[in-house]
Amino acid sequence: MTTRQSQPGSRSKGRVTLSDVARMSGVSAMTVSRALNEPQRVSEQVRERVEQAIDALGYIPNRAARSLAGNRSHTIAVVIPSVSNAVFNNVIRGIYDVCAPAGYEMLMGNTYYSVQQESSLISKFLTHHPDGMIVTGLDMADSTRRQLEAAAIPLVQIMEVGTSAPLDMSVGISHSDAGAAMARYMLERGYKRIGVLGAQMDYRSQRRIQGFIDVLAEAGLADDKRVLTTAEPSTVRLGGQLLADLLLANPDLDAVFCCNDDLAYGAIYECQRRHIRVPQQLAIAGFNDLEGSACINPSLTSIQTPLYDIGKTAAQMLMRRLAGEVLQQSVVDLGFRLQARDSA
Amino acid sequence: MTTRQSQPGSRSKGRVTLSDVARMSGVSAMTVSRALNEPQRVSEQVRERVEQAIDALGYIPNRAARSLAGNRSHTIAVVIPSVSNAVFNNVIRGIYDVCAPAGYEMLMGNTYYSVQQESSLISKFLTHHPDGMIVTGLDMADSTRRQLEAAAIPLVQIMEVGTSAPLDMSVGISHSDAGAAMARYMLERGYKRIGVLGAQMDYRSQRRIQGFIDVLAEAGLADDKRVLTTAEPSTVRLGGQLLADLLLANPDLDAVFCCNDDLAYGAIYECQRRHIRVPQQLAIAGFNDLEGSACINPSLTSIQTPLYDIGKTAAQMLMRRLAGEVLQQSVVDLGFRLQARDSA
DNA sequence: CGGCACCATGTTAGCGCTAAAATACTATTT
DNA sequence: AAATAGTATTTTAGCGCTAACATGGTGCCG
Repeated sequence: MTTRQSQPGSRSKGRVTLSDVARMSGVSAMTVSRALNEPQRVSEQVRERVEQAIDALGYIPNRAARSLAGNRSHTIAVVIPSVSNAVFNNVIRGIYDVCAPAGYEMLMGNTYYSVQQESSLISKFLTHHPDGMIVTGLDMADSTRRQLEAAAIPLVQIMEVGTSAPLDMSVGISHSDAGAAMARYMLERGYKRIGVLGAQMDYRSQRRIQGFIDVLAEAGLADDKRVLTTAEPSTVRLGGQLLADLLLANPDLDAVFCCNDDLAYGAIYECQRRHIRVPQQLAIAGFNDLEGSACINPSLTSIQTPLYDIGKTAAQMLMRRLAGEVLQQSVVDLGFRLQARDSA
Repeated sequence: MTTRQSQPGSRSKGRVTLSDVARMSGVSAMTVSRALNEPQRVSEQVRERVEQAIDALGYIPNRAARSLAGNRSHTIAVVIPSVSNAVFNNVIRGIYDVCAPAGYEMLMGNTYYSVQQESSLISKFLTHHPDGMIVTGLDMADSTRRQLEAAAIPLVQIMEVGTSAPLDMSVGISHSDAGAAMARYMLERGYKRIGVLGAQMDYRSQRRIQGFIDVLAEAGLADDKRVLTTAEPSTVRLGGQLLADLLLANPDLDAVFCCNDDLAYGAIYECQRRHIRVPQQLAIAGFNDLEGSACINPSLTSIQTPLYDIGKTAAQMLMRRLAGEVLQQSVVDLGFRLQARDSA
């Protein structure tokens, strides 16, 4: 049980540095640096000797030193509500697929749907001096807004567009339009007594539901008693519970819009337990179209959002800006698709 | 559309630094540094003046400079297969809840269940010179093993224990014991023709299945034809498909063990579509006991693993080692619990 | 064959911070 | 009042790397 450490928090010594590699390969430190970062700018033979020395010494570059000297961190900070939300996995993959090949690292953090957590996370991230940043949503604390403005780095706000102007750039969809589309679909199908379930009521869920309700209101079918929301995190269990509560107050419902698919799964399970036939007795729809939504019985009608493309586009915009380009379109709406299935 | 950048990749100037704060508050840079990192070591009045100056100037510390000067990154690297796997969310929360209060940042990355990806990810992470590292699983490439040994930082290998000695420390459960426990449970319940479904066959899934099969073999009930595995990623859809394939070759099955809950969901859905009653005609069990497993119909029998505690314990061991402590117990088995429900 | 362009490489200086040593200042003791 | 111990603060020196400039060598033109 050795201590496996060489004096943390003291002046190092003993660690292999660029100069060690330089000495071993008989060139200057600067040349080794170039061999690593711009290999095309050094001769073939030097590159080989440097590579051999790196292997022989087990050299590991020090990013802190690189960032400090280069005044550039090669890092993109990504702020999302929660990695445990399957929705963001695809977004993250999209970002990753652009950032990694471009030599950028991703610094990722969760706000857990809290504005305070978002603020402190962004403050923390700014100490890394990221070269760019991707943040979920258009709403944020004023102090955070000011910090981001002061940081003066390219910023993309993702997931939604349209509610207000972004601080810098934005990519997403209109959640109120998506909610409205689902409402119109349900009206077309002839549903009259339509309920709404919401949890984890972040701004985007609120807008989905608002868009949905506005359309119902136009048709004269809105009813506050049929809307049940909670700030609790969305879970499958909660979906069942909320549906039970909603049916207690409104036994005559013929359709329910759930503001995300997890709630919808719970609602479907609850119907199964109560022997309520979906969609014949009660139609159910979700939002996000997760992987399992096509498999559940009955398969779930949902709104498919271009998650991967949101991430990819956001990262691409960042990369272009980091390359010095000036973008004419700073707001990109990628649209959505209503995926009609058996449940509604 | 301003460029929002002050010459990236050139010598900075213009950014607010410690010395700016020092000048404004009339003390030396070192005192400001202490006011930030060891506030109890500076006088009350100095601390206040420094805080005012920081606010006034909008000073943001530079972590790269801190890491370089302090020879310590205040960062823990965490290597997991996939954030999109719900299993790891709880582990991550456990790690976070220990690291954040202790002032450590988490650097998180996915291997996507590939040894090569793991190798390159760990190499990349080592350039950050993390103060400690948490890696999933006991198996890794030899080159990676050597790199980690050379890095000489505290390391915890999580999720499984028992198959081999850890490089440094480990926390987890025995997956073969858990598989065996499930097999014994099924035998007790009188099932005779038991099938096995596996996907995303990482080492831990393999061990679960091996443990399961070994017990069946002891009872003389093992049959290779009843085991169906694939390297494809686990999805709900895949669970249904695999069950369909398995039933085609073995129409007489009376129980199926799925190596994770997602597959089990898909299997249950498939049974619903085929009007196979679970568990009367076919019993189904999963592994991990995800949130939805208690809600699905019928509720899913599964193995509950102490995910949060694995993360928490791993991080605590790391913190203690970083504080210079020598741990006598470097391998911790946190055990599991068979959660019996309606599906088996 | 001198002059110029172009490339590969080297030199110098410094990024923003903190460890360690040095110094000033304040009790407390003798 | 001098010696001692302790605390608060400053000074010095670099952490490992790269931007910017300097240099030396090569080929190519008129």
